[in-house]
Amino acid sequence: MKQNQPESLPRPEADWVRKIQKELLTWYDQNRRGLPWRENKDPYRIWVSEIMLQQTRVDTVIPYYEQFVSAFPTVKDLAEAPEDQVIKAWEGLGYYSRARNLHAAAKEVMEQYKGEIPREPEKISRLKGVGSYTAGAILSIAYDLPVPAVDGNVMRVLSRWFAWWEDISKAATRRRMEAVDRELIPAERPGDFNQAMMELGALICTPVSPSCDTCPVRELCQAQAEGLQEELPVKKKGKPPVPMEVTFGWIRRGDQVLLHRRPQGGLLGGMWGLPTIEHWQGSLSLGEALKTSLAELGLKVEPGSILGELEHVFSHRRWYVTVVEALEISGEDLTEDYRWVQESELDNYALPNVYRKAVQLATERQYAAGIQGRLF
DNA sequence: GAAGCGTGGGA
DNA sequence: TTCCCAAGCTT
Repeated sequence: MKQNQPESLPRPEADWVRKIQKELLTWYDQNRRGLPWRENKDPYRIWVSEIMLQQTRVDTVIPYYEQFVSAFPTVKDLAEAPEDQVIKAWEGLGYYSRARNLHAAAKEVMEQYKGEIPREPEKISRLKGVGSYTAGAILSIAYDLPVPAVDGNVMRVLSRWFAWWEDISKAATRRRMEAVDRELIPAERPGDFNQAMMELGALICTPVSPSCDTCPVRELCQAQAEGLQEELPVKKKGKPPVPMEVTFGWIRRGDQVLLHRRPQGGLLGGMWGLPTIEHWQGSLSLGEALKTSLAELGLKVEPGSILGELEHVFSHRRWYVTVVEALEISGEDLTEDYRWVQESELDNYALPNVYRKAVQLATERQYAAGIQGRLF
């Protein structure tokens, strides 16, 4: 069934383009979802929604969005907020560099652009966390500028409309699709047209079992005409997450617990969590690893019982976590990225979900009767 | 160009 | 259970 990739880009005819524009906008006017970021065209709100929606489902985003714009109603409020507060508002949403970049970009908008999100593609794209898609989305939706906003939905739709066999997981494919998409955008309603493309992808032209029966542009779709809608788009499969064994320390000093801030840049970079030791399966015993690791900090602990186990899957990593209880025996002043925290204060920290799960597990079981597994 | 970066939901 | 995601960006 596979076909050869066309060497050249699709060249839609003017008549075809007019039909697509008309049918798609008419359908959008009647079927658009009433989403909270569609209540007005405040560029700041559009911006926040687009960052949150990166690789994240609409249903997941909605409550975060409502709470975020309530806590930070304007770009000025966001820029002036402490970073801890911004990250806390992002807790559980994932891809936390998005929050850091958004915060930094808000500061830049205040300092460089007097609080107004720039209308120039070159300037808005320079903001941290704003790439090609997000720049196009903000400019077209908030400012009605005729620029492409090509996300996964749009690539899927275009791939089917033109029976395009290029791998949409490649960056080069997205750039080519932007070039074609640019020719489809109507001068009068660029923002609505871009949203209509995405809405079609979300509601009708879905990844599996697309609803071609009710598609407003099925007569204009080459994949539908050839029965190829289930074959397209072509997308290279990703690698499965690499399994890792990990130990979390639930280390107590009185009614305090030791937290650790993870190093910037990597997995959960800059986020607080329980002291964490990653090791390949079978490389070290849990207690030895924990004790050795903390000893390097000048902290002596006596490992106790295993409080429990949990599994957590990231995009590229699978953690098999063992939560180990330990009591501090003696310690000196720790570095800045370690902090003793009252158990009752843990809720004030922005903990990624994997650590939130571990804290819940530990607090439930630390007083449970019986030693499940003595380490020494 | 490819890899790294979270999470929860549905098939 | 396992897989594939869902309105991508950065390095």
